[in-house]
Amino acid sequence: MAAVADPVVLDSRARLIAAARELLWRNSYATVSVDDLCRRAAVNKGSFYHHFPSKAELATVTFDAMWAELRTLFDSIFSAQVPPLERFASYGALNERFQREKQQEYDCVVGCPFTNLASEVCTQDQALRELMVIKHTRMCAYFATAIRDGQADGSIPAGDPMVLAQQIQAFVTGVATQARIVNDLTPYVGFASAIRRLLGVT
Amino acid sequence: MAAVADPVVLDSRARLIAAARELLWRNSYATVSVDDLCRRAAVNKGSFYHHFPSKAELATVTFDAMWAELRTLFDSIFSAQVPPLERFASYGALNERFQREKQQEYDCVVGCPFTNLASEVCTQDQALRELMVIKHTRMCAYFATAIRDGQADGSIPAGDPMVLAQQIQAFVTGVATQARIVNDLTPYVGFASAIRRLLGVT
DNA sequence: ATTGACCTTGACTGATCGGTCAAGTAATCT
DNA sequence: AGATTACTTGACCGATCAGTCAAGGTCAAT
Repeated sequence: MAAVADPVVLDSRARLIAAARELLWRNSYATVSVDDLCRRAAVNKGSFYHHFPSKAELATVTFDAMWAELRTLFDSIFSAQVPPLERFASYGALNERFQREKQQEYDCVVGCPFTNLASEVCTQDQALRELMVIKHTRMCAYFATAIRDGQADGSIPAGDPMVLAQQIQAFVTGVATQARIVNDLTPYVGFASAIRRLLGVT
Repeated sequence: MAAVADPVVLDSRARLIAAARELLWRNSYATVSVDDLCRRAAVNKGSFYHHFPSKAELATVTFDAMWAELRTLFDSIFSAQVPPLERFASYGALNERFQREKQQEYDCVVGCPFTNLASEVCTQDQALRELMVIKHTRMCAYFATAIRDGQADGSIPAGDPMVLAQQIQAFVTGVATQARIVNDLTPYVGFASAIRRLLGVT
């Protein structure tokens, strides 16, 4: 068991994950084929199925990795050290910046990859669907905590934190989806102030 | 040219459209095959391509028909006879009722079929994408008009009507998508009040 | 030097994809 | 009645799909 760094091993597996990230930004899950992924990763099909039992499993691993990266970002944005309303402000700014960066990178607005994948496969692949529900729940947890903190210090008016959190989540992903559909970032105009309004802050 | 009602013609074509509606509620565009549609409509493949030049064209016609039905509903809900805030209230109620009905009909939460299709095909099928953008724009027009009316009579505070309209659209479709993903209607809790908050109504 | 675990290769499978087509039937028009 | 148009039939096409597999290469440990 070569635990540490057989570079070849890590490489082709990692290349497949990287290919999945790239291709799943633009296209839908169904239209990205295993052959596409292999081609992009410069890996043979046999190797694909050596590393991953199925296309769905690669998607799972890829999205887990994406979430792991985002987590550290969110942990700092939603740090208890930061005033609650500021957390939402920088979260909103992060969203806008993220979409702008990806737009330059891929020449199209990508939206929220989690939401995109989830709404596509939720009726056919239960495992992938549950994975996406978990991400959704965890995102809401950041929101709900910040809302509770804001209600405690008086910066956010009363209201069920979980309900509010889900509404913000719905709005954020909704804006991302609209932006992807119209392939334009105008839905982000007034984004931060809309989040504040949803929170009941005047 | 038999303009009026050859029942057989109307039937198989109409059956295909009905089949498309049914199958596209639950599944994604890519996973519904032409064979599936033909099977469900009890029509042969040759007949399919007699009536429609492509799968995408059937989708186009189907969604046009859906929109035409919805339009009459929206025209009455957003009638200038109704106070602006009431329009949004009944629009919200319509959304909830709609999702509840479809959930019973299909044993799953279907979300917004326009948004589902749009986010799936927007990077691959330009014609379908533009069709969806048009629906999106038209929906926003209802909102913007109501907002302008509300600002005129003082029931809705100042703010760019088009921006507000797009935010409401994003929120409504976002909630629908979340509900579809978690296959549950809880995202609709507090729906109407969240819309009012987005409008800035306190 | 040999073993054995790990990884790669690329041809292969059977199913399914969107779409075509020639032939036949039914209804309409003149 | 005969011609024309509208529609249906079901076999068929090449491409592509997710996934398999036997064979061979690579490398660390022995």
